Amino acid sequence: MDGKRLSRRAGGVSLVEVARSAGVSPATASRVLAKSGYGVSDGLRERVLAVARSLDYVPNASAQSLHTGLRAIVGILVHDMLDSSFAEFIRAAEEVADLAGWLTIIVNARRDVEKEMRHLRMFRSERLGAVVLVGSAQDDDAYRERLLHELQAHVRSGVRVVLTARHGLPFLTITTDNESGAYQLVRLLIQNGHRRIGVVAGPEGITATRDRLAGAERALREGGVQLRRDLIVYGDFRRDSGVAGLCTLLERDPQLTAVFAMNDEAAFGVYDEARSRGLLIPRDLSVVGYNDVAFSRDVTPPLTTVRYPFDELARRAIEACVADEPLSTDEVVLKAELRARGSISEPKARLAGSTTAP
Amino acid sequence: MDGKRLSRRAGGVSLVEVARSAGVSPATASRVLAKSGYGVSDGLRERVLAVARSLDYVPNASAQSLHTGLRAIVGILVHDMLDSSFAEFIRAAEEVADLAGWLTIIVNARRDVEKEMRHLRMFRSERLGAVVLVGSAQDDDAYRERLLHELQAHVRSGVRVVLTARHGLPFLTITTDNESGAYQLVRLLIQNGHRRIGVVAGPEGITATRDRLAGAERALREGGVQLRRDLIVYGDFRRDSGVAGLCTLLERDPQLTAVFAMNDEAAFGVYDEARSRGLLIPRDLSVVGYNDVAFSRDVTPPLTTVRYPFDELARRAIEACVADEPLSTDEVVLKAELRARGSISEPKARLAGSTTAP
DNA sequence: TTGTAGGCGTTATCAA
DNA sequence: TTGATAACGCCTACAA
Repeated sequence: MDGKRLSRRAGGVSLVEVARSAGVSPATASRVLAKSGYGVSDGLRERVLAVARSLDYVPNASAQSLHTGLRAIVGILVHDMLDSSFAEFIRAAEEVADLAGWLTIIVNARRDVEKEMRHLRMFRSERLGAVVLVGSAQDDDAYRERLLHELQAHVRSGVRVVLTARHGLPFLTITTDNESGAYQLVRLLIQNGHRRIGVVAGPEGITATRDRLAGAERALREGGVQLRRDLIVYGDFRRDSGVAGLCTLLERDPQLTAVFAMNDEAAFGVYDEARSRGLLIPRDLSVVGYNDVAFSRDVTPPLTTVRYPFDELARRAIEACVADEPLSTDEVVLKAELRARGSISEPKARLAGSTTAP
Repeated sequence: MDGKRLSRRAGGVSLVEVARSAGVSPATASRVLAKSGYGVSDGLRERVLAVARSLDYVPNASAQSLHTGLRAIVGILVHDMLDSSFAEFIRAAEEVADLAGWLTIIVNARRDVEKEMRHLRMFRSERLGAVVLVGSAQDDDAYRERLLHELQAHVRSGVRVVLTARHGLPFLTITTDNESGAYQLVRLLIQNGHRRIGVVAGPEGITATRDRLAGAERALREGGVQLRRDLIVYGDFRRDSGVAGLCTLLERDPQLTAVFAMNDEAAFGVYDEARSRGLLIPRDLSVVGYNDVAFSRDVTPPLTTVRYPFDELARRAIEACVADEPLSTDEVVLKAELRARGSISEPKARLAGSTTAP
């Protein structure tokens, strides 16, 4: 909230000036320029339009919105932009919004609760018509309470609120089945005979991490494998978490045969670290990721992962924002689809110390 | 421009209501709430603040901006969002803007000139304080003329305009040296002994494509190689252009030994198509890309490319937008840095027809 | 069909 | 220090 020296008395031609130039009243000019000219004679309409064009008149949206109340703008609050997949979300979101004549404002909370709250108040101040929260939810009651309070204020002012992560709050929530996605991946590993499976998890304390962990645990349990807490390494969804994660995991269990990375980028880090240790994927190490980013098909071997439908999520969320009907507070859960590729094979006993590059 | 049934008479508590509740005049309330309360007695200030808090008052930014003139919002007009690299730009842009207390509005023109113009007028209508054009410029005089006209209207209203591609227009332009980047890549190919080099170019008629082509041509000329027009295939910067591009190129010259793809994603397409033809990179085909996206290190072999500093571009552009000094109309050219990796080797004679998959 | 007048929420000016 | 009052640019009853 700054905007210090923004040239005062700037901005373009006003409606009054157009009206004056055209020799009509502001009301008439408004009628012509706002709606498609209801109740104005052809002659005057033409004259006003001509003048407006020649003066390059553009209506002042702020002034308009003083009447309208809420603006046709959806505020997108991203919990953390570091994952490249958010781009997919934004692109789709902007597209749907634009189709409906809405604008999109995007802000990044960088996992900072205070900043998140500040942004939400700013959205309220801007009288945005809708708010979408993107990305993982903090699994924390105090936080949930504050968020609930703030979002209720939005709803009271008529703002439409959509969540795309399980916050456990009474607003329309569109999400994907993280539990099932993780379950499918780990089950596949188990079906291939893996028993010593490490997990490069996301940040501790967010619902996505917790849900995927739950899915992994279910698959392990079904396979008669005990979940080993020491084989879970928490990270930040960045590529480097995968690098560091694999190091830690191999320290804790040199006989590890598979790694479940909770996002593709971390999986790429695992690939990298495996390569530099001379471990061949999938022969020496099976790896699965999560999200199915475009590039997961381009690594060698192509990464087995689960499709996280960012684009559909975005489409649905924005469609809900710009729709006419009132919002429900349902939870819509999109399916998590397995993308089986080449990064899994059956485990082989590995000689400790066989770290020569191929 | 729609926003049909946005709940009229919505939005929160107004300043007048706060004032009334606190038993002061709107003027006093404004003094307390707007600035940090200059010229108001402590007692009143406390009272107003308390009431504002309890009523959860949030100022109406539209009403404020009716006075301010321009808003502390930078409009980012992306020429085409398909390239994943725009995400890098947006992230950095949002970060710098946020630091300065500005918001960012992002729209996508999808290479549609009309849409671009509509968006720019919308920006003007929103009284945005700054506009940044991101992505390639159409190399077309009629277009340039329209854009010039529109952007001049912005400047006249005090809006700050920054371009991040060579439009050849008198506004601050921050760009990277496409000519030199392409030159370095192709020179490297030539130094490795390549003579039959295909180009998977970007869209015809944008300056980035033209400049990179010029750089490639210079390197070829220096190497005593004639540029063959039939070895240039125009694409759309998508992965598929690389797939289709390699097919076409090999049709036109089965003895091709190297490909210069004008962005990394297209290069990944080339990788894919090469793989399915049983061509091993770099043994059978050398490949270079452009941009240095994060994943270019993760493909096998790692891609030789040129760093396109999207983040620095964004930082510089937004810093210029939120700065205090008036803008120059300079052209700032960032260096293009070669990232030599493993996707180049010396050419080997290839048997025509050895297209069995491995 | 056209114009006048009032209001939207805020800030700035000018008196008190 | 405080409070009327007049903008800001637009829209919309209501009146002509």
